[in-house]
Amino acid sequence: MADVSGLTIAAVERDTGLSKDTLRVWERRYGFPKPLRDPSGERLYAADDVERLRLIKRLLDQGHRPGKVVGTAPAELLRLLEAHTPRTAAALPGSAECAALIDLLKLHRSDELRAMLSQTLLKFGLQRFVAEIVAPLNRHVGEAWLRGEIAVMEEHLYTELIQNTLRAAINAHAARGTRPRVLLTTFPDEEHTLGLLMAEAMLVPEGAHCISLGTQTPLSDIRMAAASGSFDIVALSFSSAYPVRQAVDGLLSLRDRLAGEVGIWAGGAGICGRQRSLPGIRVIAEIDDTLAALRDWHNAHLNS
Amino acid sequence: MADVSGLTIAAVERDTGLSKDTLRVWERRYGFPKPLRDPSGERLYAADDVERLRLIKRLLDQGHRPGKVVGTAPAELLRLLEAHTPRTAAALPGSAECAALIDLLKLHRSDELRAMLSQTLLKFGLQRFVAEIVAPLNRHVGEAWLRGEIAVMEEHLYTELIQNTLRAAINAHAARGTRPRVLLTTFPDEEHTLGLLMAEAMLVPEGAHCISLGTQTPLSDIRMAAASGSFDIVALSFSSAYPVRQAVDGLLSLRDRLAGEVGIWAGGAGICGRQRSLPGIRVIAEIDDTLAALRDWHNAHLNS
DNA sequence: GCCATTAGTTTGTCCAAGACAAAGCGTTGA
DNA sequence: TCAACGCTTTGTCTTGGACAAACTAATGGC
Repeated sequence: MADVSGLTIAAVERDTGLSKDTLRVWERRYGFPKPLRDPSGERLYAADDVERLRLIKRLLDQGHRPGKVVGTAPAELLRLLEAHTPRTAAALPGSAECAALIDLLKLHRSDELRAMLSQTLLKFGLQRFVAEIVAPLNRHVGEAWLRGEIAVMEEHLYTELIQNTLRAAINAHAARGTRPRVLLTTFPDEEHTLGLLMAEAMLVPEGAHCISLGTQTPLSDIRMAAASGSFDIVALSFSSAYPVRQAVDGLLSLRDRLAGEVGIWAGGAGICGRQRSLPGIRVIAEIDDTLAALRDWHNAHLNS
Repeated sequence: MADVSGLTIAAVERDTGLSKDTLRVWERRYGFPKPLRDPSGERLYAADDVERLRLIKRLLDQGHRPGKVVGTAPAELLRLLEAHTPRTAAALPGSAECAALIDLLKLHRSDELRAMLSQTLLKFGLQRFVAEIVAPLNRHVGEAWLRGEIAVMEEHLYTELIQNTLRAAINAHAARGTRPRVLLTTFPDEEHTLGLLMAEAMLVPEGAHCISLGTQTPLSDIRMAAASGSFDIVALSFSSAYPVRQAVDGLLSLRDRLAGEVGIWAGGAGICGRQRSLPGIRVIAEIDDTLAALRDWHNAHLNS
């Protein structure tokens, strides 16, 4: 069955994180992507092209320059990706569990998957579960998805089951009145919720008092919430799909409008390595760093 | 303190949720907002205008039309917001708990709110908790939000806490190999997850074997998932914000492409009352009807 | 009286090409 | 080693026109 209809430019923006303006200017400058047009002249992107755009996005995030990679054939792109990721499939503590979980996911054995997640959580404890199981799993699933080894259904199922597991664990805690008070959320257009839940799962066992607003809170509401709730820290999460520029702008603007004694933490693949351009903001490069950041906060507030 | 610098159009988009295109076309058509320009001709929006835009956005969400409210003075806008009529508060079972929960929400007592949700869940049982507490609460929160009585933060917090509670309850069940096998998800552009969780929470205690893909699964992937997983039922949820036309089209298209023995259930405010135009699809008008639908399915499959 | 069509209006998104600022890169000089 | 400079790349903003999708209002059965 030939899929006659392609994706609109808005859909591609949503799926790749590349702005409409960027997509149009790339077409003009580099000749790619060159979408078909519908009867009224609007762009229709082929699924293959979107796939390739995702590869390109990946390379840009790794530091490649658009002029070099937009317009390069997919095979070469893959080679570049491989070249840059001498990822150690090393024997990390939970890599056996990881592999087993991925296998279950690909077989759609959702019952066993859920059971094994719960079991692994009990075995490792919440924090190590997040750092040593969920974080690597996220990476694996994300990469497998880029390589087309994982279907949409599997990716959705994965997110859903992890979410159930983490939320159940978080909900079981009942910290009260402890410090610091942490407000967790994401900016608008950032709908990935897993990073947020992972952060919360790292913080809650330490006695931090977390209040999560879920995803997509407008900037002004974040400001209002932070001010009204006497929070010590506002924590934001950014996935790799989130436009870096937008993230940095938003964070600086938030830093500007928020009282100085309120800390701002920013984490996730979409913001990692940007500490330089974010004065007054604590960038959390890896999920483990959450604990380091928390320790720093405690050290800085021993007297109070 | 004269604020020389205004907000860029990108910042306003982030803060208000109105797209750059929309902001420019409003300026052209209605003469508002009329931002200053920086030396290179780029728009700089005044803080007051952004505030007014946020008011306008609220009114649009209530159903007002742009032509009527963009260009109207702030005082008049506030009057319109006030004028929005409050609904009746009927005395249903569990309404005492509802009121108490709403009060806690407005006070931002998130700890107590979570505790009371867990407690109420235990008292009522999962199914009655969903039907008699969560469903009315949803309605109340939704209406209060339209009236401006509830801040964005409170609405987000509410969704987040309910989600934690429901997912913890769902995750605690461990049904295996039972029937029917139900696939739950929503169409793309439908990001409301609560309806889906409520349905799952109604079904799981009955021994139904639920697999949820979360929100926003493309139609073709729903079809593939349904076919590959030997499901008995595909359940879709539609919030009131979802365009009816799109829902009906999508459902009929899905019905067309799916094997006849696979049932399709459609529920939520966005689709209720449309049974007539949806042959071959079970429309679930109220959350309680989920159980009736399940009973019907069992009756029709006694022999197998 | 109640739906279903149809026609008319409103409204958001898309397009084009040009312009330019911000960021990256490379060179020079202290 | 690092600061300052110019050159190149790259993403965002601009304008005005166009049009499809959504909404409203009017019309025509049953």
